[in-house]
Amino acid sequence: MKMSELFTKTSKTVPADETAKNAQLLIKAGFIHKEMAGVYAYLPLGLRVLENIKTIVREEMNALGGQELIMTSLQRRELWEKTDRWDDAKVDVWFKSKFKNGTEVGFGWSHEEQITEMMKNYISSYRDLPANVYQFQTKLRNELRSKSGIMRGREFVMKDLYSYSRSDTEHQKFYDAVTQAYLRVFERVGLGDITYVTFASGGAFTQFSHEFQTVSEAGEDTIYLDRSRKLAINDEVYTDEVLRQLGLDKGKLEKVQAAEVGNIFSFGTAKSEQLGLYFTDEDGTDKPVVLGSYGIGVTRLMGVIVEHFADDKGIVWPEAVAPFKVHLVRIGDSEKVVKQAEQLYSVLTAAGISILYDNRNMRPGEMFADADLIGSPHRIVISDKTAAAKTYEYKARTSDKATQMSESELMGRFAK
RNA sequence: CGGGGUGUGGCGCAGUUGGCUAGCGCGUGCGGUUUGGGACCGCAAGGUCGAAGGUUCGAGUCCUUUCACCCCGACCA
Repeated sequence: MKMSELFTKTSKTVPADETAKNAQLLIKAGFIHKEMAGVYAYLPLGLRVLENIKTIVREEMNALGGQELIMTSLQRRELWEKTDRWDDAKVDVWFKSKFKNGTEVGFGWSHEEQITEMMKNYISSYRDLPANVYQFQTKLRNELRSKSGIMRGREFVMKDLYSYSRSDTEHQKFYDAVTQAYLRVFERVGLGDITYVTFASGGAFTQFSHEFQTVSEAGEDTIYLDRSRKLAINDEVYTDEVLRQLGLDKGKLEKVQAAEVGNIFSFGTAKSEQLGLYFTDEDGTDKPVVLGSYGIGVTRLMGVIVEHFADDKGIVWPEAVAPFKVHLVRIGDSEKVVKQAEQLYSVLTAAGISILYDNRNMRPGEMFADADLIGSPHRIVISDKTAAAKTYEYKARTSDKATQMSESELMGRFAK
């Protein structure tokens, strides 16, 4: 994409009321637009990052046998009453409204009930199981207070996966597979080293659920981590009894702030029984389906990535999620320079390497500052110097040093 | 929801004890000089001061109500 065609602009200042680093940088660089407290729009650059993250998550979910669908945002009241979660006293994040005829509806803050109810139409025999479905949905939650930029909004994108299994054994196998898939997701987006499987409250259904916590000062959770075992335990279940149970040595645990980027739950059969989701097993008896639910906060993940990698010059995107792989800066507009830049632009584009081409002919300092702020991993500069020498100036976003290289050397940087 | 704070051109801010045509920087447009880390000069456009009501000869400044936003806390199956 050519920067002259990008409608967003970078800014030197940030809105004074935005204190979260992730939102400040993303707004400054033109990735997001704040609509209201905790509600952000994703602009072209931001959307590209979001889609990159979604692609990674989607690949991993599909590899698990997940089937993608998309549920509705408007939800029926009666469904939530069946599981006693319609009452504001029980669930305090509801947004609710009414049809013209007075029928009360809720805006989806979660979709377990809805999906499970729907699956009753398709699950009746053991032959229909297992079934695993997932979606990317915009969740709406009436948080008392939103904060931390896009890490805790009232409207956010979540990937939620639901598993329907015949037995605890079958469920557990899938649950473990999801755990591995999640770890791959976090590895692929660049947070593998600092993301820990964390024991957390299992709610009403099991003793523990598992969270995926990324170490981050901007996170809201306190966890105790055992680096050697790559495990952690959430403050909410941190007791001597639990430590003993998990075989964790209190002395080796490190207390840190972390952001919950994923959470997986086993529901057993309780919810199926509430909602009436049964299947007929091989022996002819009816049994409740075993349920699991698995979430990844996609937009939050984007915020955590920004928080973690950013430096004093701006955002630093890991290659896998960067809006563009290459940021091409063209200094000057002599015929030779323009020609060299345009040519590289088409070569890279043809090679399927996403590139943001700064063809605005502004002062170099300004273009460099924008390149740093936007944070693409690779920067290439073309100027009279390079045009004369038939070389390219290359610099990684994470490095201070630029080097001159030939076209073949340069292309080697982007070899698949 | 409790406590604290803030609303003035697109963004960041200033605006004395109420007083003249509401300023400044950034950004934007035009002209010119510039061109390897956010250049400079000149000209110009752009706000009725969150909203409603009130006090006053006179309100961005005072009063009432209200809306929004931010921070801390509580909350977050």
